[in-house]
Amino acid sequence: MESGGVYDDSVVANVLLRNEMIPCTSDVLDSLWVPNSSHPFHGSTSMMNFEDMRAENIIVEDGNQDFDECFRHTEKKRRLSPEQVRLLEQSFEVENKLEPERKVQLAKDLGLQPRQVAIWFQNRRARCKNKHLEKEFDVLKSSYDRLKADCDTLYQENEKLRNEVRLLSAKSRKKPKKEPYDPIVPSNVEPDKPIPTPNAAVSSVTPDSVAPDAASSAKSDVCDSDSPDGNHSAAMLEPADSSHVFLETEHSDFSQDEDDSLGRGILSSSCFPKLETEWCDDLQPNSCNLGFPIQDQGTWFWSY
DNA sequence: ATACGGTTTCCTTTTACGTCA
DNA sequence: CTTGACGTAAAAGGAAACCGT
Repeated sequence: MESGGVYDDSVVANVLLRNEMIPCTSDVLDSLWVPNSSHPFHGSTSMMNFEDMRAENIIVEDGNQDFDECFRHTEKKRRLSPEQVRLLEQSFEVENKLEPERKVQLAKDLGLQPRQVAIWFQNRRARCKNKHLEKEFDVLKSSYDRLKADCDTLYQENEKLRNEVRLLSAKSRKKPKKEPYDPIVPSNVEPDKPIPTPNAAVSSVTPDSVAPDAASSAKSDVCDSDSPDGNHSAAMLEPADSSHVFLETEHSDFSQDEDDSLGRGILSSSCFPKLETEWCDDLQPNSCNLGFPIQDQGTWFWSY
């Protein structure tokens, strides 16, 4: 510490702290901070430095005055100088939290009060958080848009398949003649065994109720859908591709609830990985969970 | 061990100032 | 010159953590 300053901080602090009327809290110490006259940031843009106060005859000699009150009543908000901001930014890059020693050191280096440094860090953290939230929002929105497009595609595929099944059902009712087994069954499937499928409803369907080419085309259509992520699409469609279609012969129509539950299942199970909670971490490109239930997200309104 | 008060730090929201178009 | 929008420093108020008693 240099001792050449007119208002050497240690001297002032010693003088004032000896007065028992002033509690020795960090706020008080903050308010007692006197920038060393030798530091490089005594420009007119620095806020509330003691030179200003001296010029306005604010400093009192008896130490009974509450300096904080003085500041509050006389302060003029001034912008920090670019150099001060630059150094604060540098320090913030290193560590966005401020330990007391660092705060005092920074304040001394910048010719500010420690309280100003603390406030600057608080505001800087808030700005950083806002920026991060904006970024997160953009990622979530693009993810939502992508998912919505996928979902729309799926619904269209679904509708198409339902129409196909309707047509084939009508055809099969016209021609009730049974065939021994379907010659178009895949070669790796033994003819006398049902087609392996995770869904029991599918295996229970008789070959004559649904034309196999319809089923295979359905599968291939779905897999060929123009989703940006092929695996993602296949995984999403696995529960939907066959059972709903084949059950169509028994259930005359899909209800909107079924579609909704399908959509929710798809969305919740495979499309909403847990979001990173550390807001200063880099965003994951596919992070898209705000911690809200998926059904609530479906009602969100994107205002632009 | 624990309840309590004081202090400090942080966060969020609000206020007020400075700048610029 | 005035005005409104915007960025930002600072204040206010509350919550949480820590410490000494």
